[in-house]
Amino acid sequence: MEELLGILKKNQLSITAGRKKILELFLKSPGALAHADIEKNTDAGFDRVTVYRTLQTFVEKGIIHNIPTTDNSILYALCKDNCEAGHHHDNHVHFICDVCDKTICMDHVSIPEVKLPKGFKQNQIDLVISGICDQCK
Amino acid sequence: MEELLGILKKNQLSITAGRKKILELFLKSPGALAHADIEKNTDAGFDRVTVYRTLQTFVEKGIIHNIPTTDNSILYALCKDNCEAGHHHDNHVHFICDVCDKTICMDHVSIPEVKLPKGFKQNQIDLVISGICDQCK
DNA sequence: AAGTTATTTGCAATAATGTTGCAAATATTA
DNA sequence: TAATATTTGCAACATTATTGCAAATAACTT
Repeated sequence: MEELLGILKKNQLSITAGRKKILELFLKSPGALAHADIEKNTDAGFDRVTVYRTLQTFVEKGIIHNIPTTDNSILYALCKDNCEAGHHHDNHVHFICDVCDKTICMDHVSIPEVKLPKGFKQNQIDLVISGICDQCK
Repeated sequence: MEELLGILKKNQLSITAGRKKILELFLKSPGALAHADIEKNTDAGFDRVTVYRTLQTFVEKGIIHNIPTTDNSILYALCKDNCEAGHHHDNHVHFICDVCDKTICMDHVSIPEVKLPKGFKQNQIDLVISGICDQCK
């Protein structure tokens, strides 16, 4: 709770019930969350629009980042690597389980360096592995 | 054209105008295509539903695979690495340009091996780098 | 080549997801 | 506590995706 408020304050965000609730969800969630998860879990009653806007704000501030997926959903996860607004550099691997469909941030598996051809400038890098997780095997 | 029919036949798919057109699009496209691109370029007149279903079929057969994105779109690209139905293993890097928004398959930049924790089994791996491409810099 | 069967397509309806403007409510500032 | 700035919820709308079913088309058989 302490941490929660700290994050919001550090990013100059007004402290509102919605932001607290959603951020709390991220803090206590082991993996990544889809928009749908968030709506479900905050069913206490926030408007869909509020969820959209809150997520957007969090991404802009660098509190969360989104993880690429191959279906047409967006996954969000807390930035644990000192991201700054507008400059994410979250360099751990994400694992999506084909069975339970959970997304796990593998904080300890980092992404190897990749050499790009001349002329290409790297901003963000995402490594997503899908397969079967240790729970489902 | 030869190649096109070969691909369809090899996968035991009926040869239809829609499938030919869409597959042709992939064959002559340098990078990945979003659903929207496909609808736009086949404006000759296919139903949206047909496009959805065709893409789904192609993915199932291992003709194309989808590339993860951080916005909520799905990108599709030809499988160039001998994918089989139900088992994609496309191991090159994808680059998404933040400026022109194009996705480029970096066929010559392969994804390094990644060691997963015990109990995790890898199926598909996707490495997506975003930044500025050589055209836009 | 024509008829039969199996597959695919398009339409229509429906669902799910994302966006915008604006007034009311809430948070911050002074 | 009042004034100001920000955020929320509602409503309407836009976009994107899914499903059932009849008509159209492709593949198969003889």
